[in-house]
Amino acid sequence: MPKDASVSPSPRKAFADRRRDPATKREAVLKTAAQLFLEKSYGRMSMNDVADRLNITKPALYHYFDNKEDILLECYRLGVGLIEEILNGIADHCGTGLQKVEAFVHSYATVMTVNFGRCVMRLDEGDLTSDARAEVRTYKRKIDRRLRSFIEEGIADGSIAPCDSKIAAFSIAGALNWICMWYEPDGALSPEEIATQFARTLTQGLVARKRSSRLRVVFKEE
Amino acid sequence: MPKDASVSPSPRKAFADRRRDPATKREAVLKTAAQLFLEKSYGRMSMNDVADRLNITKPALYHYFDNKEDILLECYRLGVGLIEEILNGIADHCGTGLQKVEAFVHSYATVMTVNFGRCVMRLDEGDLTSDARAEVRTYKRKIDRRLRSFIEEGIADGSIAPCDSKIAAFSIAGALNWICMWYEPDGALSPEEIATQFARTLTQGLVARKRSSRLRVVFKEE
DNA sequence: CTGATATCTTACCCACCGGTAAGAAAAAAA
DNA sequence: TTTTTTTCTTACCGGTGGGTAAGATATCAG
Repeated sequence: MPKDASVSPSPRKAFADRRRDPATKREAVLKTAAQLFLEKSYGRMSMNDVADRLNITKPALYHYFDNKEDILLECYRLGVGLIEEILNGIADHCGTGLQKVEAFVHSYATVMTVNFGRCVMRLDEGDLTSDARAEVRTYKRKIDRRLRSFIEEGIADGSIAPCDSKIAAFSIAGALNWICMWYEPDGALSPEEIATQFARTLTQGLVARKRSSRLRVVFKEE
Repeated sequence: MPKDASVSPSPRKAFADRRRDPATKREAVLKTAAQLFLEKSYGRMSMNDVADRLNITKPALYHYFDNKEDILLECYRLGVGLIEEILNGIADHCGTGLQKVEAFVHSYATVMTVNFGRCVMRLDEGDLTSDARAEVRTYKRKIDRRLRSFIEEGIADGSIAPCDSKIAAFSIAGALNWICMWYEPDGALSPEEIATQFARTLTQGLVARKRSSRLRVVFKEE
C-alpha cells in the first residue's frame, strides 16, 4: 500500500531520521496535533501527547512552533482555507440564493468530515489569547456573513421564504458545525450521505409536499 | 426590585452568614458553577473560581459536593430534567409527527437559553470519568431516540417526507445544540424569537412555497 | 576532515489545580 | 453554660502541564 511518500508519509515516520526537512516535519506535527485535538480537545491535549505520538520529545516541538496555541491556530487556518475555497467556488457558480445555500451546505458538510475542517469548529475561543481570538472571530464572522448574504439573496430573488436571515444562518450553521461533534470517520454514515441529506433537509425542511395520491397540487396563474 | 428572596437569593449572599441552610447553599453553588461553566468551560473553570465568586474558600465547597465532576453532573441533571419535561409534554399533546417535531424544536430551543439547559450541551464527555460518561450518554441517547421517533412517526403518518431519520435528527439536534454556543442572555435575539423561527425553519425549510400573488395552490381530492 | 548549523534530548522550573488534613469559629442542642 | 455538631479556613500535598536552559548528536557546507 505505498502511497505517494513525498506528499503524505505517515506522521510517525516524518521524524524517523534527522534529515533536514522542516516542511514535512511541520506538516506531520500539524496532522497529529489535529488528530489529537479532535480526540481530546485543546485543554486535554498536552504537548507531550503530540510529541509521544511522533516519537520525539516535547522540546523538539518548540523547534517548529512557538507554542501550543501556535500549532492549533495553524490547524485552524488550514481548515478555514478549506472553507473559503468552497465559498469562492459558490460565488462563481451563479444561481438562485436557495441554490447557493444548498451548495454551501453540501460543501460545508463535507469539509466538516475532514480533520482540519473539524478543528475549525472544535476550537473554543476561550482557550485562546486575545490576539488569536480576534483572528478567529474575524474568520468566523466572514463565513457567517457569507451564508447570511446567500440567504438574503434568496429572499430577494424569491427562492427563499422571507425570514430573519440572522437566525436562519445560525440554524443552518449550527446543524453543520455540530457535525464535528458526532461524526466518526469509520462510522456508518458516509460524508456524501451526510452532505446530501443535510443539503436537502436544511433547505426543503422536513415537511412532506402535498403530492400524495390522495391530493394533487394545481398551480393556476391569475 | 425585590424578588422572592426565599426562592432565588443572589448566590453571593447565600453564604453571607453561617446559618444552617444546606439546601439553598447547594443551590447557590450549582447556579454559580453553571454560570462559570458557561463562561469558561469545564476545563478552565477551577474550584477556586467558584469559591471566589461565592466569597468562600475552596474547601468549603467540598462540604456540599464530593468533587468537581459531582457539581457539574448535578447541573447537567437539572438541565436534562428541563428537557425531559418538554418531551413528556409533547408525548401527551397528540398530533402529527411533524407537529411533534415542531413542538420539540420550539421547546428545546427555549431550554437552550436557560443556564442549566445550556450546560447539558456544553458538557464535554471527555471531561468526565467513565461512570459519569455512561450516565450522560444514556440521557443523550434517550433524547436523540425520542426526536428520531417523532420523525419516524411523521414519515409514517405522511406529514414528513421520507428521509433518513438518523441524519435528520442529527441535523435538527445540531442546530438546536449549537444555540448554546452563540446565545447571549442580553443579546439582540429573544428566546421566543429564536424558538419560533427555529421551529419554522427546521420543519418547513428555507424554500419559498409557491403562494405568491402570481400563483395559487389548489388542493383537490381525487 | 572540520567547523558551523540544525536538530533533538535530558533535566529542570514554576504555576496551577483538584483534593485533603487539621483545626478554628460559629450555631444549635443539652 | 457546656457540649456537640456543623460550617468554614489555613496550610499543605502530589501531579501535571507549558515552556526553557544547556548541551549532545547528527547533518551539511567548505
